[in-house]
Amino acid sequence: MASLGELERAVMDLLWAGQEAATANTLRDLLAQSTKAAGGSAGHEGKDLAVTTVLTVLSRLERKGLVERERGTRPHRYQAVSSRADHTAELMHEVLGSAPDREAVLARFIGSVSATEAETLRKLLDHS
Amino acid sequence: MASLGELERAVMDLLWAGQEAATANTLRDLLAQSTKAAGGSAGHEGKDLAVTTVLTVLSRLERKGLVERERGTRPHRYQAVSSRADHTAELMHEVLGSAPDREAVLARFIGSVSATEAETLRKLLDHS
DNA sequence: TATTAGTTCTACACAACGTAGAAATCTCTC
DNA sequence: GAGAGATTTCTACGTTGTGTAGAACTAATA
Repeated sequence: MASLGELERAVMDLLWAGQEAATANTLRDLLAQSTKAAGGSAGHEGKDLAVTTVLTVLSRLERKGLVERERGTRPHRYQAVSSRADHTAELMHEVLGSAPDREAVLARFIGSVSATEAETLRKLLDHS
Repeated sequence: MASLGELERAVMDLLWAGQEAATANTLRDLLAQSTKAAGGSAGHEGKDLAVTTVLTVLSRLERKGLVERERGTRPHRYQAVSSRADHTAELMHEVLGSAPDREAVLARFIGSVSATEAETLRKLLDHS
């Protein structure tokens, strides 16, 4: 239940970036623009997708519980259920999972964290 | 490059559990036994797989860089490249990834950690 | 060198994902 | 209220990853 496809991720990134709920059309446009200017070969190149494609993806994301839609208004409006940070943190917990060696995993995890980030973590732990 | 299939995971679990390198036949036997006694519906039920099936899976795991094989000996012997803890920690880093909001993610992550685990983390951080 | 254990090749079914046309539905305007 | 256009749902196809294993090939041994 973890990983997303490339297009699914691109859509989620847009939903996470914008604060407002977006329509399929808006998203299609944004997808077309994204990384179109700079020739950067990053992720989903700015293809011109059909709206139905975007809608299909949105439905799948809804089924997965990542996206929520307002069915009331006519152009349905979509938004992410939780913030990217929340979602990612959840994923991390999922990966950490119910391993029989959670502590060992955490040890390795902490071990390969930058010094500044370790500092951040220390501060965060003080608050709990 | 992250998630494993059910059978792939079952094989990795066996490789991670045993300290010695194992042959495909051994693994097939272990897979047959695993969760066969208790009627537990956990993961891959103890089916009797063909050895070729196990070999295919092992090849794929090798291609993914998770498994290493000694080609010298005739029944090739397989072993995990890194420990389960290492692998899981790596996965966590992968999930955390190069998000533009690493700190926010870490904050959420820490926020939803049990008290005892938070304590563990504090200790781990002191050593770095 | 024939037999046999072990490995590689090839293949098929099934699910997830990218992609989109066709068909159904809604809304607005005349 | 009927037609036109926008929007959504249904259906579908190609690709890739995974579970599964037979067929063909290779190596070791009697």
